[in-house]
Amino acid sequence: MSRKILVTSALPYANGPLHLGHIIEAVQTDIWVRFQRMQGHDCLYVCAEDAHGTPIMIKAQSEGITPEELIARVAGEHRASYQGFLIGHDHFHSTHAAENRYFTDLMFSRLKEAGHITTRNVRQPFDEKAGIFLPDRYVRGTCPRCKAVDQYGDSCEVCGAIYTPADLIDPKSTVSGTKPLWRESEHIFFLLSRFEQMLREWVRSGPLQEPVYAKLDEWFAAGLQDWDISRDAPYFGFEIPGYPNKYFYVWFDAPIGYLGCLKALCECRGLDMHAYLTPDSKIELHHFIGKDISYFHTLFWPAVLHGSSIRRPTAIHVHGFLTIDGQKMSKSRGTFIIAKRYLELLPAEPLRYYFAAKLGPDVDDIDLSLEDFVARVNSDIVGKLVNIASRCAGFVARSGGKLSDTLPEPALYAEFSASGPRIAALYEQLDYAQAMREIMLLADRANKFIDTRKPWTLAKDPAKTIETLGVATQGINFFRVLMVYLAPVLPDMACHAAQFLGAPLSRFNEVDAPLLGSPLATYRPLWQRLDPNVVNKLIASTNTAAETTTATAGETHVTLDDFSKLDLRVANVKAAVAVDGSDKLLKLTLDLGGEIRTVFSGIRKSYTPESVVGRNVVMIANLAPRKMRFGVSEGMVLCASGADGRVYLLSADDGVAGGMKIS
RNA sequence: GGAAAGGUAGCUCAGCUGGUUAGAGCACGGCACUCAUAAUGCCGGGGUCGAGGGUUCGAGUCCCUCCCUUUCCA
Repeated sequence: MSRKILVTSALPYANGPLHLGHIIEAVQTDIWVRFQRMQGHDCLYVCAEDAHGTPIMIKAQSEGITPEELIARVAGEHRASYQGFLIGHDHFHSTHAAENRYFTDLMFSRLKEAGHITTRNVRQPFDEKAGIFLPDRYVRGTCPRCKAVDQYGDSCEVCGAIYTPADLIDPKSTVSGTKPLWRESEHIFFLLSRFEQMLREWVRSGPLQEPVYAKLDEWFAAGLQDWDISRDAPYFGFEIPGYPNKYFYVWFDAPIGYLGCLKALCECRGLDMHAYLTPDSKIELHHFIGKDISYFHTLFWPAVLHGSSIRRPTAIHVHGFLTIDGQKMSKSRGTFIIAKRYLELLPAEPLRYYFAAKLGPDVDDIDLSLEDFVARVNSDIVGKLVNIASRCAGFVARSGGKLSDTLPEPALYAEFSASGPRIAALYEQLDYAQAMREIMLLADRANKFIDTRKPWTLAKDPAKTIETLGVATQGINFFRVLMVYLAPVLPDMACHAAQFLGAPLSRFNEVDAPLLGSPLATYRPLWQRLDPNVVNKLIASTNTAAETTTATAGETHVTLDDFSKLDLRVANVKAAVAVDGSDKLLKLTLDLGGEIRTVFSGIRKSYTPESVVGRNVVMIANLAPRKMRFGVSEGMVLCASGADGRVYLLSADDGVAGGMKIS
């Protein structure tokens, strides 16, 4: 039976570029949406810019532009990044839009009518120089507990203490640097505690993963507090009707942006919006979010919806954070990878596949290990999957270019197509990692089948041309089945594969019957291997890329101070040996004017051990030592790298000696 | 401070309600094959399952303590 589904992923905040953390969520959502469509369901996917709030106002100010200009520019960047990663939103809107104002006003007035709104005075830090009230994170000072300096106004990163800006010693506004004053003003509150029973009943319908549910339970136990949903002018957002100079807090109208976007989409396509929103709607509503914002989506959001007589979500799907090589994304560590930068270097689909191979139904963090990324994608997609088509296509072409009319082993084909429902179930429950594992297991079986049948031997016997074609046809059909199963993850590749096969790859049930008797297009390579040298640039280059986004103007510069952090030295290569167990590494013994260092360097493809001994090279002497499988590398030798994958050692003019400092 | 998740082969991860010699992929070693983007197939080495206690006939799997990593706290 066909389902109707509305899907969202979290709204990206419009004050900075998308990074791979945003992308993994979008990919998780997009795969699910494409999968649903391949099951024949009616599935809409909406998202929007989260455009309001103090950070946007301040950032716009610092750039000397209006908030509207800022969010328009950032929205353009976000759209481009999403498109680059093949995220197929049906509509991408903004919370700063008429449709969102409509819902925000509507829902607030309904909440108010129903008596779910109250007002109360609040004391808040106020920056007199800038003329604005300050969010907690815009006040910094010394932690009252551990005395660590320069901590945020809500918690201490050093000792973990939780407090308010009022507790800080020597507080300062990060906007003007002045000491904040304390001012009282009237705020508007949503009476969340009235919804506890409703929420308890709602979670019984199973909209949450177990750990998220447990967290919610914890919040119940602590007691639900009223939620402050207003901010004083000046504030970039929607003014609250009937409360001059009061604005809706950004977190009030942000989730409403899901509905605003739906409204815009429905108007554009002539769809019945109310069918999606009535309290008894049979249409499913699924939100995909990161675990950091589960609070807003599991407590406030269903409560606000219910209080406004709008349907509640069917499910909230929470994922963990993305780490890079086991570390959290951090600008200073160079692991903050921006979506745009990734796309400059690499195609989207390898990462989509890698994310799929690691995404499960739980809230665990997901690690992007660059080395594993290259190995996994190259061996799974090229070595196993593409190889099936690649090794069979030639036999078909040499036998007339048409598939045979029967399969030599129909029962084996039936096993492949019978895997569809199980793999579909895994997609449905968001266990993509398991789905990828099952698909690759099938790819292994397909390669084994070809190996067993040895079409290259059959092809030598003119009497067995039909048998040869049969084996190749069966191989091509295995490829087709696998490609259908992977189409939600690799839509572009599926598109090219469909051209090759001369048959669509758009529904899971297309593989119920094999493809027989039809012509194949000329085989063209469907995928390019990842080059580890390029992948490594993701990290090497992001330092500067990240800087540009924090800098106001967007120019890439480092200060002399930044540069002087590097201890660059001339080093004389005393000895070099190829590392056993690696095809890339040379183990170098370097002399820095008396000090001997061991460095593992990935230059073996371009240099033999003999050719580097005696050379003077450039090294970073204060690079953090890195433990490798073969020993500890105590620095790095600098090379230029060409597009051909070769690397070129740098050397100095005659007269230099090991240990000389380079500046 | 409170809470949650994780810590299993060199790397990335599976291991359901406790049960035979702890698995996969990649990497590594050997062999085979040559259709295929040096791809594929077969065989093999490699883990005291974070540490220490406990429950049990039996624990990676349950309980306690500790250590490490990550995250959340309106």
